[in-house]
Amino acid sequence: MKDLDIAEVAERTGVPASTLRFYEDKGLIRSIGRRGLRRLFDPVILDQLALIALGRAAGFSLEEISQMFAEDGQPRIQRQMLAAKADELDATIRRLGAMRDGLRHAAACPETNHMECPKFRRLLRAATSGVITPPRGRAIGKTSA
Amino acid sequence: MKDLDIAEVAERTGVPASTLRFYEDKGLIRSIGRRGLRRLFDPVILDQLALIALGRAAGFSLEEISQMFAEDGQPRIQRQMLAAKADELDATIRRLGAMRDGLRHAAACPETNHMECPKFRRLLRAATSGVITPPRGRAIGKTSA
DNA sequence: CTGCAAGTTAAAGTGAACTTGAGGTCAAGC
DNA sequence: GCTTGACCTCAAGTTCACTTTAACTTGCAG
Repeated sequence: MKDLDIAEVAERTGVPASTLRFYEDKGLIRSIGRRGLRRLFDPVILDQLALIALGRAAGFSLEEISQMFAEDGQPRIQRQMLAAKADELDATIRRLGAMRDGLRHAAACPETNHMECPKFRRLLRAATSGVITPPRGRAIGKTSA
Repeated sequence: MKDLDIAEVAERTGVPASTLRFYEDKGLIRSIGRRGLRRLFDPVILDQLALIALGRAAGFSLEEISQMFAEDGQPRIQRQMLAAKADELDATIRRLGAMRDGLRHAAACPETNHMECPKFRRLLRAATSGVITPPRGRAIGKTSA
């Protein structure tokens, strides 16, 4: 496949050109050359950006993502860290599941004051166990196609 | 139960006093009075803060949380929106599950370049379907202790 | 009464992840 | 060969969720 112009990458991935430049600056991605001033990208960038989007959607910071998917061959520290990330995700998934159940129930429950509904309180307790300080920042989960 | 001083709320919930003031400013919580200058909180605040922490951990913004629960204290709004949030969470959970499987596999797979591993690519495809623009902000998932 | 730790406010600062803007370059089409 | 517009760089701005700081007030212990 032919090399891609930044606009083409942007169009195909939905990632704005400004973000692509920002990512390159941060070392998350690399352009493989220039035509004049203009960046050229290897088509592989499309997969890489999908991976980055996925990582972001999973709640990882750009810093973490760049450590997880460093293409400049960090050998083995990676596997251990990948497994740790997976465990972390597992915990997150469980809490999210509890939250979902709580919301689902709150949507269905006739009780006006959910705090007085024993089922809701039970779900809440289950969901909150282990939740102390959710890291600050913006929300995840709005992957609006 | 007796009304709570800000330090007591902070201690019992792990939420710093500065954050409690910030939340009150934003209208997420309310102090029920003052002793001199000092805020007094109803013990109900403990449950409310658990709910807020949960919402944050689930990836909702403070804005969203304040819409879901806590206009006048108790969680009660459109059941339809709660159900929608639950569906949203469900989608997030599925993607996170795929991500976790991908990481798990990457940690175990002997392939040096994961992009060339068919299994990884398959997991990636599954995980990325529907992922376009994760909302910006910091990472979730680090609910340490 | 005095001292002071623990509260108070308003405003500024932080960090992550981008976006926007000003001013510049250059390959291509006319 | 000149205009155009998509691209470039670099700096500054924005949003979210807080935290920090500076200056001030109070309840209570001694």
